[in-house]
Parts: sequence; structure tokens; C-alpha cells
Amino acid sequence: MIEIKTDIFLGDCKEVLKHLPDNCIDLIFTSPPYADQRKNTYGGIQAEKYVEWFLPISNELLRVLKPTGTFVLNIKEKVIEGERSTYVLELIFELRKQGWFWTEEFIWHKKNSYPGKWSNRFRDSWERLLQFNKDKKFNMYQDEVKVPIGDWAKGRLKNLSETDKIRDNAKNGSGFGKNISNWVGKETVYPTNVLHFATECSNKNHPAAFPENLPEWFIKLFTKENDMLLDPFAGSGTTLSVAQRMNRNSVGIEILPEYYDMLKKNIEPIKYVIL
Amino acid sequence: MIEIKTDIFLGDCKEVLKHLPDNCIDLIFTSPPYADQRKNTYGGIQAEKYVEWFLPISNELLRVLKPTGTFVLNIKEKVIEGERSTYVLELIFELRKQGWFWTEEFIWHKKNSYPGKWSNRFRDSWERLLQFNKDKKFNMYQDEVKVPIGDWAKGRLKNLSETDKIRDNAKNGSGFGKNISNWVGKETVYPTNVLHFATECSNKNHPAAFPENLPEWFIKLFTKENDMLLDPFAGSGTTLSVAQRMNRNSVGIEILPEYYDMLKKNIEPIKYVIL
DNA sequence: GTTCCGCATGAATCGATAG
DNA sequence: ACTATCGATTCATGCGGAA
Repeated sequence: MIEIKTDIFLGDCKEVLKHLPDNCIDLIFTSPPYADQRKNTYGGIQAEKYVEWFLPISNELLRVLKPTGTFVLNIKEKVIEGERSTYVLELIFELRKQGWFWTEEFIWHKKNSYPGKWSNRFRDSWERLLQFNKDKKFNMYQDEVKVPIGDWAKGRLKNLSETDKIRDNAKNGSGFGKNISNWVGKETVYPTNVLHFATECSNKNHPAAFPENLPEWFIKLFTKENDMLLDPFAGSGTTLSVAQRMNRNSVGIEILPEYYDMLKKNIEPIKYVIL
Repeated sequence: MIEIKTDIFLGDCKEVLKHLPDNCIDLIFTSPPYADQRKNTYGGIQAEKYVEWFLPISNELLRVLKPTGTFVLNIKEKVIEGERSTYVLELIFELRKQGWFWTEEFIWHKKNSYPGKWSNRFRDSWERLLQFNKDKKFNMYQDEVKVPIGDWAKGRLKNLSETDKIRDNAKNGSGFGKNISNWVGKETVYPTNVLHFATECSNKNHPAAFPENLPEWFIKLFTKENDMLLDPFAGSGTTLSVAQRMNRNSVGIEILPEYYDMLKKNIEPIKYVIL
């Protein structure tokens, strides 16, 4: 029996991160507040100042990450005066200068994107998942995210009830792993760098940025059980609770007392597991 | 009856473009040789020199494009020494400095991407389709690319036969336009900035980068019949022949004599149409 | 218990109106 | 003029109540 710990800290992650030792984190998965977004909850960082604001934080992230670890950054630039803002591109350049390797850019295809109609553009239906590494050698457990061949993405289903079954499996978080066992024996293939997940749009009283599937997928891919995760912008704690459910230790940092209180209330600090 | 012209020129587009008048093109759709790719055919532009090589060309493109026109650039950076190369990002910066507006970044999700297996990354299954404009006001015919409501992903279908109809339509390439008419009257919705097209499987003896659906989609979206297209890297001529089929005039430029000869042989210079 | 339908709800964006 | 706020637009999803 082992302990799975979930430590949550209140404060500005730039400062709190200084208390973490070097090379202790296997995966950083986070979705920082986007520029000029969520003004009411977070302060709303301006696009022009975003890079400057982020770099001291990412410098600490570089320090605490193990050489074999991975940093996954979920972000998307908004439109400013009819153009896509370039601060995310600039951020990639600056992170490389800081010592990060920009290993890959995954695309998160949000199947249910925000509605709306404009004369000069369509709905924005994707976000970036930027993978950065400290070293060109890093841990990656590709077999953990293999998917059954010819599935819901391919479209040759026998009947609708089967469709629904599969979709239901994909919905509940833990099911992804378990239900795959139904498909063992059938052929499985490796996924690509395009991820298809719908955003959760309901009823939890917090602005959950992403569905549980998203951190779950990267946690499977880049960590094993009992590894250590970090989310410096814990927010509503999606990443932390998924990590705990998957038997990974984690550290979360949240600057807003309301969210911090909610995190402390909803997430057990220690979970005992027989591996 | 009108004439639809397809003019094809042999030469370096940087030079050939100088012979075109200002403000004469409604849509530039092109897929330039990617850095360090296709060395044997195009000479292979090095990643570090890519931007420098491209800017004089894009400067001419800016000149020949109508203020209401659009420039769509299909490109994707390759991996160099374990990292995504940054020359495409740099190109976006420099094009903006040159006077282009970076209106949008569409994602082309290649449903059947190139196979392969690597220990540190998955298959690359998407490319960028960067939309640049000369002016913040430009022509966009959104209704031309409306799609049947996404029931195949929604799961609230009355019966399966309907599902199959929709899926079959989406599968066959050129059907996109035609079969949609079967669904007029039924509900249609606007697409998003994520495009799902399969790459064409070989058959034609050339390195055709994209399927016909791709230029077709943008031609529908940004031009009307009898408008003028430009592809400065005509290659095998996919864009040109699609343009002609859709009753759009076009200008193609190709630097390699072999391809030029093939283009001249395969594409009629004038087509007479009753609109 | 199922299946079905109505309804609220989003990391949005533009253009017009107001200070 | 230049910035802040607001209404209009739109659609996949999950939830709850109804058949």
C-alpha cells in the first residue's frame, strides 16, 4: 500500500514554486489564464505583457521539472482588432531562449466550440497544446494511449447503439482505460497529434477550462503511477483530481482564495492505494 | 457565354509575379515547398533561410492581391533535431511587418496522415492554413461552405439510414458541394476553423500535397465564379484544375520544367462556360 | 429502467452605442 | 478620437424531466 499525495498551495505560483526542490516533477500540465480573458476571476493579463509575465514562472518550471519530464501548456490566442494575436508565438520563441525544447504542438479540436456568427471568420474550434521538454530524452508511455482501430473517428459503425456505447465510454473519465479492455484482441493503433474532445459545458460551479479527458490523456502518456504532477494554475482542480484518480501525486498552486478553498474542500490530501 | 482562363507560366515566381498588374487577384491559395523537404525536386530551401527566401515573393503577392482578396498559405514546420522548427512562426511575424494582416489560422486535420512510429512523438496529423489579408475588410462567402448539421457526431439521429447518407456524402471527394444540395431545406450550419479532409492516396504520379477538397473549400469561401486565382507554386496543378472546374480564372507559376510541361499538357488554357 | 426532447451554457467576436 | 460596455449571433453537449 502506498500514499498518493495531493498538495495544494495558496499564492502566486511564481513565488510558491521557489519552495519546490529542483528536478522533482514528472509532468507539468497547465492551462494558465489566457491574455485578456477571465478578467473577473483573474486579473486579466494584457496580450502585450503576457510573455513578460509568464517567463519568470516558466523559469521556475524549468528548474523543478525532472530532466525526463514534460511540460504541456494549453493556450490559445484570441482575436484582437480582426487579427490573431501573436503573443503565443512570441512565447514559444522566448521559452526556447530560456532553455526549453519545443518538442511538439498538439491540436485540441474542441468539438463543441463557442457559437456565434461573424462576417469575417468562423467559430474558433481548436486550442494549442504545446509540449516543451528540458531534455531531448524524456519519458513517454505511448502504449497507454493506444486506441481501438476504426472507431468513432472513422465512421463505419454497425449501428447507433454501439455508437452510443463508445461515446459513453469516452465520456466517463476512468472508463477510457478500463473499457479499452473490451477491445483487447482487436487491433489498436497509436493516436496522432490531433486530439478530439468536447468541452464540458455544465453545472460545475467553476469555469472548468477543459474536460477531464484532456489532462487524463497527457497524464497517461507522460507519467506512470506514483509519479509527480504539477499544475501551477490549478483553478478548479481538474488536473489535480484526475491525477489523484489515476494514482499520481500532484502539487497544485492557486492564487485566488475562493478557488483555493474549493480545492481544499473537494480534494483529499492523501489517498491510500494498493498498487 | 464567358471564357474561363487558366494561364500557366514557367519560371521563378518572384520574377514572374512582377509581370502581373497590381490588385488583380481575388485569392492566392498555395502550398510552397516546405523547408528542407523535396530536396530533389525544388532544391530544398533551408529552414534558416526560409523566411528570407519567402519575403520577396510575399511582397509581390501583396501587390497583386486585390484589397478585398485573401492569401491562404498551407504550410507546416518539420521536426529538426527533435524540435519543431520555428521558421513558420517567424514567417508569420515577418509577413505582418510586411503589411499583411494575420486574420486566422485554420487547422487542416489530415484524417489519414503519413504512417510511422517514433519513440518520442506521434504521427503528425495536421497542417496550418494561414489566412492573410491586405485589408480587414475582405470578401467571404460563408454560405457556400455550410455543412449539414453535425448529427453524425451528435447521436440524436432519428434513424441510421440518415446517418449513413450524410457520412457517404462526406466521404466522396467532390461530392461536398453537390450532395449538399440534397440537404438544402434540412438544417445546415457554418463550419469552424478546423477542417477535416483526408489526403488523397497516391495514384497520380506527383507529390500532390493536398486533396482537391482543400483548395475547393477555400475557393468556395473566398471567391465567386469568374474571379481570379493565383497559385505561385503550382506544382502538379491541383489548385488550378479545381479552380477551372469551379469556373474561376487562374494564374499558375511553376519553376520546374517537368511540372510546367505536365501542367500545360493536362490543363486547357480556355474553357467556355454558360453561367 | 429506457429513450426522447427541451433547455441552459460556454477561454468567442463584431459592431454599435455610450462615456 | 479612443476605450469600455452591451446586444446579437450561434451550436454541440449534458442534464433533468417527461413519455
